[in-house]
Amino acid sequence: MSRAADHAYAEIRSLILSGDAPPGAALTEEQLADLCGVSRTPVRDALRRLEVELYVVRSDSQRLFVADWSREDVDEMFTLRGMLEAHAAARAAKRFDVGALNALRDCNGAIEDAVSGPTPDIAGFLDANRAFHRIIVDTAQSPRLAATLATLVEQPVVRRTALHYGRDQLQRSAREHGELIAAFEARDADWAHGVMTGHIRRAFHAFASHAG
Amino acid sequence: MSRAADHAYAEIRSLILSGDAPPGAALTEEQLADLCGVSRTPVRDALRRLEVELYVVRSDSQRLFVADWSREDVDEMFTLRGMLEAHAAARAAKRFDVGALNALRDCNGAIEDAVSGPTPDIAGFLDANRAFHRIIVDTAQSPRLAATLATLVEQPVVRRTALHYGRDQLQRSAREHGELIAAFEARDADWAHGVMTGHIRRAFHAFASHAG
DNA sequence: GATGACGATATTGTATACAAATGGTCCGCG
DNA sequence: CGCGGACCATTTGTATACAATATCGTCATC
Repeated sequence: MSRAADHAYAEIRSLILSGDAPPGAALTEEQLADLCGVSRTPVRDALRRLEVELYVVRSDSQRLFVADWSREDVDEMFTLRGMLEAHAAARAAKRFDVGALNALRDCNGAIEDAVSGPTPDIAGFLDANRAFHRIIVDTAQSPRLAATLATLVEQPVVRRTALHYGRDQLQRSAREHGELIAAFEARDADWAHGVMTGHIRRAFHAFASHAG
Repeated sequence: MSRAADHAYAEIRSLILSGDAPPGAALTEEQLADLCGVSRTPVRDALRRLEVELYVVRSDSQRLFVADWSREDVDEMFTLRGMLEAHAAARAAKRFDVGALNALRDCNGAIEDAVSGPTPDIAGFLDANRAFHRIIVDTAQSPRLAATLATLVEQPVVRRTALHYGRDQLQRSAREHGELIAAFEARDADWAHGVMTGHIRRAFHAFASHAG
């Protein structure tokens, strides 16, 4: 699964993320194959990956649709993500070294820069935020945990959450990141666990209050 | 993905579970296609599913091997499974109705039958045990949680764990199931959470002491 | 004798053609 | 006018052929 399948994967994924294929939209293999300029075979592979990551869902009989998240589903997602990411933070707290901590500080610097200007740079925030959380998960040194979290952190949801953030929410997020760093510096697993739990739960309520 | 792909999936899966394809063994699509009497296409689909469920792993460049679990990996697996399944038990405790509770009691009856004879019926134990845990996860009514747990509960590990159980371990397991039922009857989420956590952790140590 | 390059071989990736199954529509019947 | 069944279109499933790529063995050279 290399060139063609990867290309198809990226293409379809961005189709979904950009909203050109809205939630609930039907996806047919042939149409996507035409769009990507490859045959159905690599498209099928790409769709299977996207299905695992829950970007798309299979209907009653094998027809594919862009995933749509119910309120309950998003709730579950944040709950599970909160549990697992807090666990990751606790594990990571006992494993951080100087280099990783500096990388984390750099990330949060980038986040603060992105949210401090008069017009927040959402794309920059999202990039730096993703990098920040990734460092923590990597530092937790648990491939299984990383793989599980990857299927839980739906980027479309993260994106929609951030898009609805106001400046105060964005800055609050940056402050929580700062507190996480403090917990890591102190190598305090419980502290890191608690802060991360709150961080995710607050994000959930920010999302829920705007998505109704 | 119906007949052929499902057949290939079942065939390859049982090949792995039976041990005919031992951990680390290389799997080639063509050889499996011959074995199953289908073409490579459905075999590829089946392998992708098995890969998601971590029965097989892809090497550096796309070659497939029967999964082998390091001690750390099994440790992580049980840890995550413990967290999530305890969460599922807590959720389920607030949702159990009479019918589901009776189904659970039936399952545990079957488990007790399987372990009470002079020679324990391991296959029967495994079947009933799987059904028991499935009822709980279903009752938790969280599709996302169910999907996540499914990738975490490696049946080969559960199987190897049970195979190493002595009669006392099997009966202990049945007793813990009984206590879970009591917690569900009381609709006590915390109780269920605690019992389930202990149940999984004990299973982990039983596994580790025999495999370590 | 060790090491590196080259080529034969095995394995996966892709495209296409065809089969099966699903869904929708239209016509006939009650 | 409502309902049911059969037909047709669309979509997914499967097989096969071919292309690209990686692995491994061999041979030459240092």
